[in-house]
Amino acid sequence: MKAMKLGGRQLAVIKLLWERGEMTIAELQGALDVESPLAYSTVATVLARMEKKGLVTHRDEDRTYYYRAAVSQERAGQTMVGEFVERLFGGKPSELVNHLLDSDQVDSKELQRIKTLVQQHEAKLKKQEGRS
Amino acid sequence: MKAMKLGGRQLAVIKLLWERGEMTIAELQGALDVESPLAYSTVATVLARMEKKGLVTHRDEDRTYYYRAAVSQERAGQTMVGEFVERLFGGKPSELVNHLLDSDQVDSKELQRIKTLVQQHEAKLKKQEGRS
DNA sequence: ACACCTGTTCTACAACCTGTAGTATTACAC
DNA sequence: GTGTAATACTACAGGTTGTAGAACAGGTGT
Repeated sequence: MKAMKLGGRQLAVIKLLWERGEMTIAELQGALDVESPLAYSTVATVLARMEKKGLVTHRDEDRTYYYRAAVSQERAGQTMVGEFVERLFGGKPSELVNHLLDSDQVDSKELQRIKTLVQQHEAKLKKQEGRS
Repeated sequence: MKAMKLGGRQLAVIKLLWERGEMTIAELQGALDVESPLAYSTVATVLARMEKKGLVTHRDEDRTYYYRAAVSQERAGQTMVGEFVERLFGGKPSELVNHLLDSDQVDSKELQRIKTLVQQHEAKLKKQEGRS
């Protein structure tokens, strides 16, 4: 998977698809920017571009396209985080975490979650070592 | 500080400045792309643009500009990580960490570092709570 | 057959960012 | 006042996004 670069609109689209599974262009149009609505063709263009990049797919049912995400939220997250770490921190995840913790976005609740995640991962790594 | 978006070249420049402190255009030119050298004016343009964005500054000594980073590596890292978390994970750092850990970039050594960082941060938060 | 929906496709365009560099200008040295 | 070194100005191509108008296709009702 190559450089996954998403603009705000595309991100909004794929988040909706992750959340709702499958949507028509019209449904997406309705869900995006309820305040200042987008043209139908605008949404269609965004989707076509995303499909060219392999981010979404569609199936054709009675001349109506149903789009869904072609990459899972998990995979996409991993890929983007991976690229980010590589690009900014020379591939050192701990550097990312270091800056993350200093970024004032981590309250004690989030910290607890992070701690748990780290412990789980530790356990997982241990098990893998044991198996190898 | 607004959206800090850096291309590869600009990132290379600021990394050099972080590393070496202060450099002239010619020095930067020498340090960048040793294989296929850039034109002097190319480097100058990159720096001018970065200066307009507030990423670097220069001082003029005898008609020669000495550039240096205007944002610390720490601040820049925090800002970019912060934007990234906001944009992708709705401001939930633990989601970032979750995907990070699953991205196969975290070996046990990195994991240890991360664990330490988390513990340190925990201690810091505790102290703050105590003070408030 | 024809007009009308509805949904999709094609094409276009502006805004922006990046990378790259040629050329002009300035200022000092001799 | 001519050369030299440095910067400033201008330009341009290539890429991504966001946005949408206009054309096109396939049914439906009359």
